[in-house]
Amino acid sequence: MKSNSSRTLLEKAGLKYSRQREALLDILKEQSTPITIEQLDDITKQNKLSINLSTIYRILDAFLKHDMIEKAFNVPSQSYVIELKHSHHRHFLICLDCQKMIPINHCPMHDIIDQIEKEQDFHVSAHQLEIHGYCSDCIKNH
Amino acid sequence: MKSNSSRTLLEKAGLKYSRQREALLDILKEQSTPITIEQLDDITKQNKLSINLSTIYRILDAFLKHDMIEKAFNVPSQSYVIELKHSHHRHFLICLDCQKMIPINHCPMHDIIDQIEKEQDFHVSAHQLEIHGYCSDCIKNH
DNA sequence: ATGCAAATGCGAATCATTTGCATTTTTTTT
DNA sequence: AAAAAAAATGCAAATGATTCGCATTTGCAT
Repeated sequence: MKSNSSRTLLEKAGLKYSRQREALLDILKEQSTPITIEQLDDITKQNKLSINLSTIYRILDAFLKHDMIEKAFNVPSQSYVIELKHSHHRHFLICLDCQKMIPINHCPMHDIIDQIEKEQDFHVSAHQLEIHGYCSDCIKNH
Repeated sequence: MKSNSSRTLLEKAGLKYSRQREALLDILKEQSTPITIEQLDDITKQNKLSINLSTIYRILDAFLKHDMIEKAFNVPSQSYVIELKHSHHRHFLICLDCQKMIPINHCPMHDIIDQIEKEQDFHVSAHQLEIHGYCSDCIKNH
């Protein structure tokens, strides 16, 4: 069952259980694209879970430290846009008009990173890629 | 001479001249890597240019709108990290330890973007790429 | 030089995020 | 299973980056 596996996830990550942590984790699991804190807060309110905003921040910090989520990328005036860490990480095409996020099936960076590590004396541990433009729906409105 | 060409740059971009705009533009030209608002503010203070912080924000917004600078990428708790728009845009390797930014000579995204535009129905107008890891100096300290 | 539109400086407002502390919940000990 | 200890939460206030309103100043055309 759902709640049980969130408990397990917390345990595996070395975090203690709490109603609030479980609830946030459950919500994060349902998302197909990254989500802002504001959206997260809205969802908890809709679900009448009532989790204090500072608690949300604190829990997400804990999730970050324990590698359960990652900051997907940054949006102006909001530094938290997060998603559960997926086994294979993803990148998104982001529509400048409707803000829709379309995942790219396959991360194109591996070869590039191999090459960089060879050429430059630098050890790559992560990367962030965003591609901005206009989705098929929004191209029409121009 | 320097001040003259900043005037020209402003004109070309369709922006009026002002002492403050010229000064900021001159400072931006000197940078080899992107710079935060805070750094920019510090430099103006050191140079005794005294430009009000809100004015700096307003000028940078204007520069952004007129395509003279671009947000290089985002740093937690600071949404402005900017650089002059270069004819060829650049990406950086960013050291997680010392924060050093090492430019990548050549943007590896062109082919990838061509492919994405073909495969997905999406018109790409920009992209952002950051690569994080440890530079040669900092690898040693581990 | 004069007048006007646009830009700046200043202080106050706003908004996301963080912090201190009292209270509650979870875990440990007995 | 109750009591004690540890950790997490809620709340309200603090902080820090960014924005805004408005009075003043500046750049520029006449």
